[in-house]
Amino acid sequence: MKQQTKISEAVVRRLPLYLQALNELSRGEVQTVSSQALGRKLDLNPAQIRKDLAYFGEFGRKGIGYDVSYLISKIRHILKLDRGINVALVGAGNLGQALCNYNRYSRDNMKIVAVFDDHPDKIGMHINTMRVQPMEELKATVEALQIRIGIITVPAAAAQKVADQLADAGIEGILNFAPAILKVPPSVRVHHADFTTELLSLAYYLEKDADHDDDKVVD
Amino acid sequence: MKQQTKISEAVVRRLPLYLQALNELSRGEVQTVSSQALGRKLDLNPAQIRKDLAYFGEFGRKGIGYDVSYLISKIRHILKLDRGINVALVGAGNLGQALCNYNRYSRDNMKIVAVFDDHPDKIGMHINTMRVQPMEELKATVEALQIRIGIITVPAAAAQKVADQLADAGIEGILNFAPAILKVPPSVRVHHADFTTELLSLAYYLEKDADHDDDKVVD
DNA sequence: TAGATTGTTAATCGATTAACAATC
DNA sequence: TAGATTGTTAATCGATTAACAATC
Repeated sequence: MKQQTKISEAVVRRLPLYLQALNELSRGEVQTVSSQALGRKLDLNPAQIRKDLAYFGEFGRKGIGYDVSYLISKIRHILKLDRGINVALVGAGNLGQALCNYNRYSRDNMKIVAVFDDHPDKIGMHINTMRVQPMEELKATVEALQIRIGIITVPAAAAQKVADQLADAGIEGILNFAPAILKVPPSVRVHHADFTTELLSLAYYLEKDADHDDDKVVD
Repeated sequence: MKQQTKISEAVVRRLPLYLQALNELSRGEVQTVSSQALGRKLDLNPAQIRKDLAYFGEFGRKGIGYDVSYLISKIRHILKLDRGINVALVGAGNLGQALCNYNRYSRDNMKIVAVFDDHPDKIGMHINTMRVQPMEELKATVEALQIRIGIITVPAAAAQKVADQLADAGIEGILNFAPAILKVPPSVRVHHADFTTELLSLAYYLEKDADHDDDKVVD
């Protein structure tokens, strides 16, 4: 067991990717996978995959590769997904509702168990089996349900206030969908999930001219 | 004008961030901003900001800083957002509908102008003013509306097929929300927007024990 | 003029990839 | 045994940060 060396964020962010690919292989009844095969699947360098995994232990067998189920269980453990993790979502708008319904995370032991909103129109509404609660109930609910992660899907202008409230309620991590940089105490980790960044940067790579027929102009 | 040197992805991905912060400053009637002030706002090193911008030209004034409106117009130009860019969305589920409604991009000259789905239940449905169209109409609509970017919000299992169809229709960029690695021709650029990665990696940084009272156990 | 801040070069830091002995 | 593949060290590559002359 190493764990001493501080693991870089880049490595940690690849772990869920590995998990994803491995889950797929597992569903396909694949027993064993090499770093090369996994790399092909994920468009990643095999040496990088081996190195990433080696930070956490010796999970493979020389000449053979990695046992799929075993590696899944190891990565789940590393990501602390071997216990269920409860999540609260703040902001019951379109995006928030979509995330609540979209429950792909539950397979990975993460579950949105409470939804909050400030707006009277939203409070009391039902999403799945959850009742949208007012922000005043945040702290008590976080404590009662042992919620550890918060998702922010409110407009940018409200995001900082919500982050403060989540931090105050004792949340340990925030996934922020609002296009805003949040200031939080060091005990709280923030991950950014604002896809407008990805969408706008995509535009950079478009061909120069809006008109496709750049190099074959006729008239 | 440089542009010769290939700009790294990391740089390009920061441009929308700059744009975001600058737009905010602009709304606050701020005329001028220094790399230091911008860095504080975005939690970025000022030298990095200056270097990033310098790849594209000399936009600042020594001793003064950057003119906010001027820099906005420059970055918008670099990102090719000075012309409108039409976007198609495929997958009219919860997430897809949310993205259609959430029209924050239109401010940045990007607009979802068509929605597609394969499922009979969805086809013909209305989201905003858009009618959900069957996939058979994809190619014709992409050409008619000069759509250049596609957003994928279908389940992972269907994502590759949709990517193939988008590529075939002549799309230049894809924003993929499905947890799947897409294989596309080199003419198409794919950006990944699967937030489950961000959510799961957040778990890694939680305190070891699910029980908060780690260091103050009583019973 | 003095203070501030850019654009840019050089120094540092970190991450990715190649290579290979160990071994299944 | 021969072939495959790991774990790990060394080499490479690239990105970030520091420093500073130029100049508003």
